[in-house]
Amino acid sequence: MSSPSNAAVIAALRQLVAYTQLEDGQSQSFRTRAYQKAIDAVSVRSDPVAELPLGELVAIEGIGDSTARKIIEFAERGSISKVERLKAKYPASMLDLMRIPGLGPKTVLALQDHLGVTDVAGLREAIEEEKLRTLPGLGAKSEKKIAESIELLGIHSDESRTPIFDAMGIAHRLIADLEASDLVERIEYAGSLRRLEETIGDIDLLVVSDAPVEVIDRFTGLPGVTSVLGSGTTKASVVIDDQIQVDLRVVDSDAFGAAWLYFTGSRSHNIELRQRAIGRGWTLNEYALSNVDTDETIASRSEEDIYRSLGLPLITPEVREGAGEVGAAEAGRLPRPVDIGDIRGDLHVHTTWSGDGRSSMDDMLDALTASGMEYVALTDHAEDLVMNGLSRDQVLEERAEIVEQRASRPELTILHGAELNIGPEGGVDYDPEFLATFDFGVASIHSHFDLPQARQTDRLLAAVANPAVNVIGHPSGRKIGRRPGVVFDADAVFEAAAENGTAIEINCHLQRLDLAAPLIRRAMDVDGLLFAISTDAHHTSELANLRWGVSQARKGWVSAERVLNCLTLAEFQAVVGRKRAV
DNA sequence: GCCGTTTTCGGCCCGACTGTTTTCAGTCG
Repeated sequence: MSSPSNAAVIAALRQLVAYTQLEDGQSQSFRTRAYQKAIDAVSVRSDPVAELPLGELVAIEGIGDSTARKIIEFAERGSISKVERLKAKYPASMLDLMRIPGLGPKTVLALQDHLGVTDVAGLREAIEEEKLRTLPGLGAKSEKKIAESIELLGIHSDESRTPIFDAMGIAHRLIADLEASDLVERIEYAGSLRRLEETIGDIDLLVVSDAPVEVIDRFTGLPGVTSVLGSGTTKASVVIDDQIQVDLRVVDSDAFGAAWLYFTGSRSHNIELRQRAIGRGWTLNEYALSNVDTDETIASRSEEDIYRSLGLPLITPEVREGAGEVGAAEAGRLPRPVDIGDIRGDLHVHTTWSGDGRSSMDDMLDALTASGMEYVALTDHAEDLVMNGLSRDQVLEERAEIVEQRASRPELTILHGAELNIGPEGGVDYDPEFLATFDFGVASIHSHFDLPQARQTDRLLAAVANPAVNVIGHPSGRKIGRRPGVVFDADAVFEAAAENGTAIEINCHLQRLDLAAPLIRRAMDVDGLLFAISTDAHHTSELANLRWGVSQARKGWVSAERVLNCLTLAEFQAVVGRKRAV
């Protein structure tokens, strides 16, 4: 029997957390926080922790003897005995009750103890009969509020996290609407969106304004607001499009750095920073880093000031996961994150030569030049992609257009590439002689997503070794929230890619962000492996997606030295040439 | 439950909001 995936281990630990919250009667007991920390630790690992022996599990920061044994128990028996015991004590439906906003473990336990209510149906009944207000600490107002919260249950369920592509679109729409008002001095998003998590629970917006009440008014009245959860003089929460909660806070410009740091999180990263502050006799909250005794502010204006005061370099938001980044930063082991200004070329760009391309070659090249690119690989689809790919004749016609474009664009080096299709056995389009006439090749999986792992690995290994292939495009083929990626032996593919001089793409599209960040970190451990941060743009407007790919690379702790398209033109051409000469 | 330039025992992040409990408990982020 194969061992459970990290996702399965995390799901089991989440159950452990939920039941332990009930058992302990508090959501933040030291025990549940310890389990939660273990979840955080597992979630940033790409190797299956269920295969590790006790000694190696305990060596992971945040996992101690007790949790390690529970993971092993889960790997061996498929369940955790503590969870089984608690399941017998508390019906699973009580966990549903805890998801209702406003209902925590204390209240859910009181429902069971005093009213015998253990599920949502029973709770509705108790509200109808006005029994909730008889519980200690609850009154008529709480009863009404809980009744309203039940209707929001869908929005707060675990399954309701929104893919980042959709959430980012909503956030930018709201930001544009608020900026149009002239009330807003500055507006930024924070939270998991800023950390570039793949799915978003709610959107956090931070505003600097002299007129907070007017900003809140405008916010709660924006188009798309389907429900106002609460609103005061400095903060408000709404639901947008019946889909996602958005929290907005108005803060002082003097405290903006502290607020942005605080609301960006992650929770565990913040806790590490606060512990660090305490060690220096200071305290850190959303207003400032300040001296506990004198109340004097040490830093608050910018995140950089606060990190510096804590003896740390600015830690880029994408890595603030509480996954060892604070320690690494202190030890100088956190690589200088790749910056959008480091990118010199785009190595995966489509034009209208592709059936699904929407901008002409001329427009694409104009836009690339305007954005300061020094080189580009035009990679229209190849013939095996029947609907959108180019026949050999079309390839030659496109090449003629490229030759013309080169003559009028000395500032931009244009490579004629192709996005090849990796077949089920690892073969690609055209034939070796014709392939050799291209300057560059990206090879991607566009079909056969459901082959078993060994065959996926084999087809990727074949593509990696192909001399016409310089980059493996969107390696897993996933679409976040829509389609899982193919499963392959990542170590084998990364090792082979490093040996063959084949780069691994970090696809910039927010629906892809492929490789996933944990796999990027794993690939960073393979010496000599290079990444390509590429937009895969099908329209000039998508060239701006570059920032998301850079952000994703940062999340994987990538520095510019490891990025093929951060190399100077001469270095880049040397790497590409070496591969194609094989 | 985890962890150690405070500690193998005794600590463990911080504040706002809400409702109801006249001084605080529960929930949330």
